[in-house]
Amino acid sequence: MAKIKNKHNATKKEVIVEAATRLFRERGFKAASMRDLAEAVGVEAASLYNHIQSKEEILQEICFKVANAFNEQCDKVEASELSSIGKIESMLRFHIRMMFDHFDMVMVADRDWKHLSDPFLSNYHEQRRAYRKRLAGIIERGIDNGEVKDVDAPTIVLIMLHAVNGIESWHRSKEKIGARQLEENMVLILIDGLRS
Amino acid sequence: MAKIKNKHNATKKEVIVEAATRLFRERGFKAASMRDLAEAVGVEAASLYNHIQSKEEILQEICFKVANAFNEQCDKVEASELSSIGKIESMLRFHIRMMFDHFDMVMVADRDWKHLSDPFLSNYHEQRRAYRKRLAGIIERGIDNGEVKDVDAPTIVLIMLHAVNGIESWHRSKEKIGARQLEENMVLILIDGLRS
DNA sequence: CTTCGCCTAACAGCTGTTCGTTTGTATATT
DNA sequence: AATATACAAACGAACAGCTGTTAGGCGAAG
Repeated sequence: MAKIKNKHNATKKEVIVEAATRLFRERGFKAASMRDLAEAVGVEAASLYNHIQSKEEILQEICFKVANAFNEQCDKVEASELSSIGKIESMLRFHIRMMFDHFDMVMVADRDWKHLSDPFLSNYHEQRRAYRKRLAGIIERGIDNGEVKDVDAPTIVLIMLHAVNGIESWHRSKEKIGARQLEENMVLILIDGLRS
Repeated sequence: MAKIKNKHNATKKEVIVEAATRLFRERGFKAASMRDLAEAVGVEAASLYNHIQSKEEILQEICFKVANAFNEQCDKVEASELSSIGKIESMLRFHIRMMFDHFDMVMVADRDWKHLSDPFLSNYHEQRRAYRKRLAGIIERGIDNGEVKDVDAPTIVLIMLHAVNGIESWHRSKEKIGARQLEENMVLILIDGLRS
């Protein structure tokens, strides 16, 4: 009987979700099968169901873990004493670091959340909307006090959030510059273009 | 017998590809079934195969149509007499307009090209790589002649290409600014952050 | 009368998931 | 120390449903 290898005292469910996260990122949620996942974990497909309830439950776990991380960071930054530009830069850096440190998780949540089904789908959708509104709020306060160029705030949010996804391509390319350097470049371009 | 509706003298294959483009964008290539597509076209699934050879052929059509459009525009811009910044801005505007005018097509190509299979997969992959290298080349020439801030050129390409994808979110929320205005805002932020 | 395009029926293979059973291991009892 | 008990976790087989695709027939258009 093949047992799920359980390194660094993680729940077996956590091991499954971790493997699923990589698999979902590589092939997409819909294209990755439970039998693929089982093989990646070293077990038969049926055995997975001793630890999880459904394929979608895994996706839920991934999506809301990511959503919570961003919301919590937003709480901290909003409560901080930073300038408006400082707050924006801080959130930008957090997004970049999340892409570095939890690449698969963030990509799956961002690309495959639409495959959630309905209490969770609308919940996630709403959280997404609310999060972007919070970011836009920070920017608008920056515009009001003259720190930030007078540009449509929601547009800035869109640019920032999606620009960070470029790290995906960086993640694959071979001739990469360092992570730290990439972060500085991104901040330089995006934040400098914002200053008034 | 339900016939494929053939408005403005388009090939029936073109009608199918057009419907598929929208469907693939909404649900994702893998999740959209041939029976879904057939229903969208108003026909039975088997009948589609009188006009197309396979599901993947549709995806190929979409992906390479988009790739060609960008390559051709890049030809024009490279051959033009614009300044480096002018060339970059011109390409950026083209990307933005493509997102407005051929939203579904561009999104599908960008998100689902990985589901191509192998002569086409490597071909597309290589074209993508080459295209980004061309853009990076334009930017590097701008850095050399002092027009552009000295930042890693491939990073700028990543930011620009992905930032434009933000239009997806704009596309859904209808309570927003006009297309023209969005374009100007994007150009303002991205290009102004680039000038040295 | 031929050709085209649609239909129904069916295919083999894969999908997520459930079932009942067997195995392995940790603990309690002799 | 050996044995019995209990429970978690693995398994193979099977499910109903969906996947892309093919075959063959039938009606309409040229």
